[in-house]
Amino acid sequence: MLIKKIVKLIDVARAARVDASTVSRVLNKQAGQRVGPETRDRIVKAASDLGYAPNAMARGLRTARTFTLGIAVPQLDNPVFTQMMIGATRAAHARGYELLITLVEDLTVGSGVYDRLANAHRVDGLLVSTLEPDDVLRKALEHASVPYVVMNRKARGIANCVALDNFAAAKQSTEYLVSLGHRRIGHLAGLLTDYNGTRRIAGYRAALKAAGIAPDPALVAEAGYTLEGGDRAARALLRVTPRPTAMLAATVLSAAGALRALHAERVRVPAEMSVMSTNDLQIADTLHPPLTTLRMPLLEMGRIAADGLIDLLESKTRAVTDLLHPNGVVARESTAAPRLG
Amino acid sequence: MLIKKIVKLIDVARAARVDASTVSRVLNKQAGQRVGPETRDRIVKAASDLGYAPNAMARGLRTARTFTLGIAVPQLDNPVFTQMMIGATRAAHARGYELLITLVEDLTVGSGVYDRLANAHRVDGLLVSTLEPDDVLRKALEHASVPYVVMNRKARGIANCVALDNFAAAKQSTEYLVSLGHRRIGHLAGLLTDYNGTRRIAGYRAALKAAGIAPDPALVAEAGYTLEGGDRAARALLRVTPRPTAMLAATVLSAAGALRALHAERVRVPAEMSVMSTNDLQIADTLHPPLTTLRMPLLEMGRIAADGLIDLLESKTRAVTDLLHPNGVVARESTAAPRLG
DNA sequence: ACTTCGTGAGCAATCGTTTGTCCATTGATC
DNA sequence: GATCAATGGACAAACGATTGCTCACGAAGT
Repeated sequence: MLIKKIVKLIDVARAARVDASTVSRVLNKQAGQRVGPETRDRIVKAASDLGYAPNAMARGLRTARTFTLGIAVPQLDNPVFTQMMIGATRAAHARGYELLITLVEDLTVGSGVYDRLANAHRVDGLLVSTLEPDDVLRKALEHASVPYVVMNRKARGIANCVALDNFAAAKQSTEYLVSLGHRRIGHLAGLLTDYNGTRRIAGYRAALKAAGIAPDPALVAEAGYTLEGGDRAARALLRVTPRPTAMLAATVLSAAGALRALHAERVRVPAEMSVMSTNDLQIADTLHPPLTTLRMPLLEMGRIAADGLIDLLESKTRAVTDLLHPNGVVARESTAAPRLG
Repeated sequence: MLIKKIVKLIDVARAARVDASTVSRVLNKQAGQRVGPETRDRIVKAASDLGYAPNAMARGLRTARTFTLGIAVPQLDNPVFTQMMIGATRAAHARGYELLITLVEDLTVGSGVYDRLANAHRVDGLLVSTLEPDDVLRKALEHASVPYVVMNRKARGIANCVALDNFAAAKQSTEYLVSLGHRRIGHLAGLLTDYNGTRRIAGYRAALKAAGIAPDPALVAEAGYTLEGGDRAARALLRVTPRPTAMLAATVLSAAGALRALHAERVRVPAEMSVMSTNDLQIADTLHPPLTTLRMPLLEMGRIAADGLIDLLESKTRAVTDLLHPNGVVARESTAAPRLG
């Protein structure tokens, strides 16, 4: 394996016959440049000829800035998180930052996970989207030595949060089902008590009320965000009488579980049961029938969180807080008008 | 946002009333320690009392080791890559390394992508799994200033590669279909010319020959690794006469595309057509019918690549090269014996 | 003609660790 | 009792870049 010789600032300085400090000033294009144009050209040329790349460690030590963001996610095999990561990665790279990834798989670890990056001066800031309850997260982050932005929820006691408007999401989804003619609409809720779950339930109820439909508590079943949870919750809803004619899932994976249960129970979709869910992920196209979804700005959330964090770091803003709106229903084949009578 | 005061080595040294160098030696548990036990205890206690964490930048500058690995992947919304990433992340964290992620989405950029991390002394090594052709990749990496390991293929001219044994994978899958009684087996190939694609085709042919079946070139259709590709290729195979009774896909996504095409063409699965694919990803359970797959050690590949790279960095080995074997067929409901007659 | 000012560029300190070298103390050896 | 070795720990020099300060020089003002 051929190892290339690393070019240092001093090498460039020698080649341009100037002091290293001058090279530094030129390459960093500082405000008060105070460097002659011909000297500048000589330096720029030397740097590019030699292929100079500044040593991030040395620079980081001196400036206490790493141009690296930490991103903590609980799962990598869940497209919801990877979409956010894609958005965050693109935004970070576009602004010259790198992304250090940390999997927070074990919630019992709690704190320490964030410190490892932050207190070691490895990252300038943290992007956090994990599964801990608000208070645990707050406690874990209160010892962080860097700014952070929490993604995918509004956490109490945490200033910088970028979340999806799941109230609007559930409301618009429910409205869509109502517009197709459905009156008994089941909800495969995520978690009954967390931020996103409660917002969704509220949105679902609001849409029902607006349509003059009395919400039936029996039609809300907790499914979590897994295939098995969706399967179980869908079976529970099938046993409710009168049986609902449509189901609204919190996420694609639980909707897939519901579809599996419906196939197993020989309930035809969409003839006998319409199914739709939040989050327009690729998997929606692979399901049978292809799943109607509400498109949510997941990439955008990652992008905004990363951009906001960088703004925070560069003192371009004091706080990052955003609630992102749904991008409309993507009608596929899993929804239809309910069968008459 | 409360910002915690950062504790430095010198703070620990003062608290323990010793020199910073002594603290450093104690905390790094060097071979020739030469530090008295009571001094050692005092230092260890002071460090933990103060919550000392070494500054990664300073350490990196001094030692020219960052304890960070770069990982380059082309997509984050493809479970094949995220599985590898999960394995790599776990292995790296277990050995005290961090992972810096880079999305290589634009292949035309070519080189420069790797240099950004390596030449800037940001990473000690690179884990690479991108979509460039071998020669482009080799060219891009030949200027890398750090060791690297290529994942998911054997690239010509690159010493350190960890790949899956796709010859064995296709062979075992085909054997499984043959064992169910199939004689006309279509292959939704990935790419006809790349490493994995050619290995698969060879394995498929080998299994057919071993079963005394003459390979029919018309039964091999290039599908790539996408939903649409699988859809198109499956439709092509349906037009072949005599029609195959089974299809073997290179990956789950193209198999999903095939299932979609088969539903659209009202071909019953598995009654009229068996479908199976390589890579046992969660999506297999969401398809209808649930997809029979061959389990491949994707996590393991990430783990082995990361562990191998770290071994390389720590001079525990001279080369990393591995070919990982399939972990058996996961029979679900998309395969069955062919219809008689 | 002499001071003053501005400009361009070099000098040197610094960021927090690590690590080679050196010094002091102690105990052991003859 | 003097020499010597071994031990424990401090000193100081790096690592490569950034940045406040100084300085030399020439032009401009009195």
